[in-house]
Amino acid sequence: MARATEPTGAGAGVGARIRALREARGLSLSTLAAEAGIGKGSLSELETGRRNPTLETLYAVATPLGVPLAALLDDHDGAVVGDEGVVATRVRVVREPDRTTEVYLLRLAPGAERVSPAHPVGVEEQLVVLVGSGFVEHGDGPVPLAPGDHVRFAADRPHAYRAGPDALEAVNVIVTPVTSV
Amino acid sequence: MARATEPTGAGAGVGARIRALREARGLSLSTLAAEAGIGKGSLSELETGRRNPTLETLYAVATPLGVPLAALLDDHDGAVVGDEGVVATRVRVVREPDRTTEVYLLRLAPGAERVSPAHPVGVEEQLVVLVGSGFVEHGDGPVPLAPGDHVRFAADRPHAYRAGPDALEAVNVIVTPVTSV
DNA sequence: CGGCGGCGTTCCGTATACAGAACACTCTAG
DNA sequence: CTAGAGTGTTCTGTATACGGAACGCCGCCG
Repeated sequence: MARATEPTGAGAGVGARIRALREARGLSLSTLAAEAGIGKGSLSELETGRRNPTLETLYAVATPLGVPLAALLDDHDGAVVGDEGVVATRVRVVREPDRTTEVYLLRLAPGAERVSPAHPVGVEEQLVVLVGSGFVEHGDGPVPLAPGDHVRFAADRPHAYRAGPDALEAVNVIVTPVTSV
Repeated sequence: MARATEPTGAGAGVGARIRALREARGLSLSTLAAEAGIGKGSLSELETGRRNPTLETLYAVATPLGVPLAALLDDHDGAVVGDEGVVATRVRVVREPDRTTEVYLLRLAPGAERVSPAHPVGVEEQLVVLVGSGFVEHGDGPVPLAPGDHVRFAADRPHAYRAGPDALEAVNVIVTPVTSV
């Protein structure tokens, strides 16, 4: 367990995010602490990453900031996937009787590749490229990707995303019929 | 502050979610605790809502479950924007020298409408519909929207999204050249 | 029947997150 | 220059989250 006096890995990121949000709103540490109903000392140490906050504390802080708690975590690991240099954050899942829709934020380091085995029949993927360049492969040879591009394809075959010389970032929407898990 | 022996409001939901995920994977409490590297007593009390877990503990549990921490949090509001029945959560912002790319998760209540004034010239929007139906208007008359649909248009004219009889949920990607804000 | 290995819960002592007080520092006013 | 009100930090005692050790309960096997 990390010592209280040195920044906790996870806590550090959260703390920085809170401080950024607070300052963006022009709030002082004392006022935010008061609005959140927590001690200002607690908030100070929380922001500087010297605390490992409680769920209750996190909610207390997120509320007056007007953001969902998830925004503070901004996970980015969520650790859904982690081949070398690949981070996929699941941003949203919608379960309906006849299908499940998932939204991922996909980030590939320069040259990194994310290979997916074939999904069940009927699964469809869409990709909107945010930053960088690369290729997507889904059977008919590699398709080049540039910022702003949109690709849609059936994912019931093996497919892969590959980043170019720059990091590639994209939104990935996956629609799975029926339902699993 | 809540007593340790009675379920915490927030903690209760998280605990239930963890238990559900664990059982869905057929894991025993002891094994999950071991994989997470936490005491099984801690996990037990966490799942039954009798603990107010620490960020570190939450991460420890989320990781072997293979879900992002945000998935444990039921949160899902975010409310960055809110005309009547409209919620837009900004999920990601990428600032580059020559453009800014923003990703929103858009949710419109049944019949609700989100009207945007014209953005600066060169701004482009894309929409991927996750759930529900509706219309997008961007000059050339209303375009119908169905789950899985993708629309791209120049946003330098006034435009609007309107939900049909069901709630409409979509990913909205906005690319703004130069840089603003 | 007793023993054994699994389960989840409750109990314990220790480490630590908490609220609040005391503190150092920077401004502005008088 | 001093007083005051603001900032964010560090300190202190108490409540509690933590890991780990009982504990009770079940199903299996000898």
